[in-house]
Amino acid sequence: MGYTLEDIARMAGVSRSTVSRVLNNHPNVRPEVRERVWEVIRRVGYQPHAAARSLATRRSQVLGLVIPEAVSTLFTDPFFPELIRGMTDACYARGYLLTLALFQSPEQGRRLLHRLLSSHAVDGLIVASARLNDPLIPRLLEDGFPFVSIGRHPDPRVSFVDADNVAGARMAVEYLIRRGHTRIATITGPMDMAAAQDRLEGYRQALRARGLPLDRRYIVEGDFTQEGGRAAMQQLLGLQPRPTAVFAASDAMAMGALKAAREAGLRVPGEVTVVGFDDIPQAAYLEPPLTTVRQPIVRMGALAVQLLVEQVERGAQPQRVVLPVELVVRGT
Amino acid sequence: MGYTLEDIARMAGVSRSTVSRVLNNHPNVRPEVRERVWEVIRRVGYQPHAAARSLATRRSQVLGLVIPEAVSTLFTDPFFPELIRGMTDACYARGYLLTLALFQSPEQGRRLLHRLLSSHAVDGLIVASARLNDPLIPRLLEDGFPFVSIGRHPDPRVSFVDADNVAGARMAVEYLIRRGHTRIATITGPMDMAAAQDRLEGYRQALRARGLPLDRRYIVEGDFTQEGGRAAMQQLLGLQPRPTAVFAASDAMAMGALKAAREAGLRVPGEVTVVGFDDIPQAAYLEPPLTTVRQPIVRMGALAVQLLVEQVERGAQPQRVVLPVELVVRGT
DNA sequence: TTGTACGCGTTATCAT
DNA sequence: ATGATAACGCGTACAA
Repeated sequence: MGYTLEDIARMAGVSRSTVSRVLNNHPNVRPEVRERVWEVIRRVGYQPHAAARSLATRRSQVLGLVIPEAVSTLFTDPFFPELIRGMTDACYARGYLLTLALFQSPEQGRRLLHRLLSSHAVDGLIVASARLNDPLIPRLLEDGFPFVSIGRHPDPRVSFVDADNVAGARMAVEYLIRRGHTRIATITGPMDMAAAQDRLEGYRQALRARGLPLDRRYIVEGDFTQEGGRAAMQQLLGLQPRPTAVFAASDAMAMGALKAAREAGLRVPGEVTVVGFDDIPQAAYLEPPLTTVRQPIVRMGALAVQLLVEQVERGAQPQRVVLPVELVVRGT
Repeated sequence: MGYTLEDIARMAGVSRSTVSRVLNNHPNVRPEVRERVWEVIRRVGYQPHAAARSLATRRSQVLGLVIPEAVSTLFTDPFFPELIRGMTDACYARGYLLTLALFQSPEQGRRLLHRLLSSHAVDGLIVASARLNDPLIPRLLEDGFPFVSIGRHPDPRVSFVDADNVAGARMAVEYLIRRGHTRIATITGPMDMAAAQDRLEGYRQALRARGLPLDRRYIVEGDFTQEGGRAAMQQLLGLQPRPTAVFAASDAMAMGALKAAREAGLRVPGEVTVVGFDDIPQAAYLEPPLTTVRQPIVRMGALAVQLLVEQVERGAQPQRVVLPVELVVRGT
């Protein structure tokens, strides 16, 4: 059941150490010997025992993906599937594995994280916790444990990769302004999330840049869900004067807003226009197809892994990366 | 940096072995000693080094989730997020971790699996490969490597957990029959998937049971996607006589079918009725809300883990579990 | 009931 | 350039 270094050594007529050197690309091995060893390794399909190697190197070659459950139920779009795809590919390319750390309660989270960290099961973590005040971050910081956040975090010591939410929102709202709208409302996400804050900021910037007034009543907080978007839209439709366009900070909320508008008997996009954020698959299939903002999710995942590995292997300093987004203009 | 068994032993005034025995619930330890040791363990938050333990026990305490990429892009519904949630909880409760094995090409899959298995990185696999003829299954069988399939597989040696797709489809179609429909068509999934076959079988059973004729033209193959459902529906709408109801084997296809019906100027559910399968979140928000079939996804994930662990730890025989589904009656 | 000693498969240090 | 040999931290016969 499985060859060991010793087996390979014997078959190649060398010592264990030499095989190990070959495996780890150490310089001091005669080329012909190196080749002979590789030959055997390939022939028998030898793979080093992960645990043994891990015990000796004090590295598990495993990264962990932390997702507080509240987050994952929030997104009905393929955010996590795509993020994970970007991450796994990047992991495998660097010889790492990716393990999951999902939890629904903070308490379960504490226990799991403690176990993960102090059993040396992972070399680093990627934290996909949208809440800015998640206690997890300060804790990891204090432990000095390597991690990268998906989504920005104010503390300068944390590495993160984020989409340019501010610019994306600005683009969306500027698009509405170009189309002649002046009474533009927004439905935000929960304001303890960085993405929600930033998308609101982009909305503000766009209005300010074009010299449009900022009406506080036109800013309604949603929760990134369809139902939340619907409720927020109902509130907006009750205002005088009624906004002619709405920037919803997520496509799910945009869908809810569309529904509310239709329920109120309004033509879309005739009497009111809605744009979203995320570019979920259904966005293109709505009536009318939704104009929205697309983030490079796969790249974000891959980049997070890259930053984390640099941190783990070379003790790299914290890095903050913001990736550009793209306005997808459709029917609305 | 982390305590070792030796440290705990010294602090508790016993030997390494005793601490180990306490940790692993071995019987022969005096209660008072046991308590004293636990005391120390709790106080310092000791966790055994995963790699060291793994090396000694020849068990990694890690399970792998295998997802050929083609599958994960197929589902825009939260199938995988929910499945994963069920799995992780079940894993943690049993002291396991869950690691991901995603790949896009069969070649990448082969390499990854080889690495995973022969490095002893995982004790078992959960295979979420929908294709019946996936070469992965025979290979694992041949290697005698423990695994459980999500979705049934014909080989009697494979353990699986599946939703009762046949019954679900039958319920959906019987519902249409009860509503008075006699010309009922179906849009199937790709026929190399068990779920697609089974849902078609359920459709057939329902018609047969009610003595309705089986018109081959009323069976059109889709691909589980919205676009595929739309194309299939267009084909169905060209038939004479036109079906008055359609059972789509997935909600995504049902959405496409609804779209095609509307594009053809048909009233839904007036002139044509559509029911789906999966109960994706949008199903409830469609106009009209979609009648569909719901599977216990979280339970399936948890059960898969349970079966796998029994197989890994106690060499349990292959088990085949089919979970009941539920008809969700809505507007259509 | 408790402790000693060896083995798990690898890396790394030190001779040669 | 190569080969012994000592860790790495834990489980477990075996001895006491």
